[in-house]
Amino acid sequence: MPSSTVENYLKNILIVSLETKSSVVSMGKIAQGLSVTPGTATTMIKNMAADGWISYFPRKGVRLTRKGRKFAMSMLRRHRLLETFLVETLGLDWSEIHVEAEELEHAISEKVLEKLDEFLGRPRTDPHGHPIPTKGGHIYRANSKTLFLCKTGMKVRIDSIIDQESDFLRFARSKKLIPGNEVTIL
Amino acid sequence: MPSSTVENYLKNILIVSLETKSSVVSMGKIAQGLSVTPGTATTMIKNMAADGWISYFPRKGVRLTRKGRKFAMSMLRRHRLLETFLVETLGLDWSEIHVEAEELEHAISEKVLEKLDEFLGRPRTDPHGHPIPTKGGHIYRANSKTLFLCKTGMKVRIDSIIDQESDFLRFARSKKLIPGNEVTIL
DNA sequence: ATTCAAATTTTGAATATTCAAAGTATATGT
DNA sequence: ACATATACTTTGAATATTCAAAATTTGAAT
Repeated sequence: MPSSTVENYLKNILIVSLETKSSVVSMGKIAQGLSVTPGTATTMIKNMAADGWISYFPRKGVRLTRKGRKFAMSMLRRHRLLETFLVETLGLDWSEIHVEAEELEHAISEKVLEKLDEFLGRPRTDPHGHPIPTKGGHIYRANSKTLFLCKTGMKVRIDSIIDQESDFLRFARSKKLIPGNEVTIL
Repeated sequence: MPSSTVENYLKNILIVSLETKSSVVSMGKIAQGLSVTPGTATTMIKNMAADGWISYFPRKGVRLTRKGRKFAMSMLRRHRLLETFLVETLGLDWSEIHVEAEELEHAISEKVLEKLDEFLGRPRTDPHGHPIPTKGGHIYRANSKTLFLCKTGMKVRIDSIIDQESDFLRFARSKKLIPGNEVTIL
């Protein structure tokens, strides 16, 4: 089993790789995503490559192996199910769940996670609108555009919100920018 | 904030000290309770004393300071509320919740814990019958006897079960030895 | 008093993770 | 082609936690 540091690296590599739609993730992005110095990321990545979680291409970046991708998916599943639980069941604020789930995702076992999934009624997406990977590691790929690609005057439906920063999420909600809602670009 | 290793030491010291009704806990008991070698416990205890969690009396043992006791109580509260949640809400088996709660108790924040407490209806005791410390760090002291002090023929009510070992708990439940039930000593 | 066993402490070493700072490679603009 | 900025890697050192094995202290029994 990986340490929770390794779990964090795996999850972040997967997320960046989904966001950029590129299987190779640069060292810079990894260091930035985990808030460590570049040297730290390099050291860590080498250990992870030695343990078979990723393939490491010096000065190019990193790609998840099958084993690494499977585990990273399970981390994402944990994270998103926990976020759903924190909002739906405990009534925490949308803007504060990310940080809480980041901690809990390392501590929850497969057994408890399954019970939680059942209790929540096997939700498809989390409160941000992101798809929750299945137990088997599959993920529903939304074919949505980024806001950057939308033109003024277009009428669009919000699929999901990528930025997890509390202040931004609070702002977004106050403006009714919530997954599912329709808006017009100004 | 203490590391989760320190959290474990604190919780164990408190539990032993409640069980033995003695505020000083020996190094041997600590090493045993945490499954580390005696040398490891000594090293760790010295660091903890330097950080003000405990008072350390060489070759005598250790006593929680006010600060240490307060934190240890909060750990016990986390543990017991989580056990309650795992049984009541998720329907996990009585015998498997201890291990799960041991992990989750380090990851759950005060904020989430409060919401959980509210969601559960502010329970007084956990599924084993042990009292759940209040937010303020108070604990309801049961004036119950250990089985060892009960005589043959006595009719008694089970208040709580101390042994947390899965196999034993499964056995106990199969014989209807559950907190609240009345039994006669044979 | 002396010896012995049990409990405790010390010592030296290993692991995983991190950083700062210095060095090296790559890509870009002129 | 060359200088420079950016990205990446290496190095050396620090932290927290752990162990095994050796040394010491204590208390009990003779």
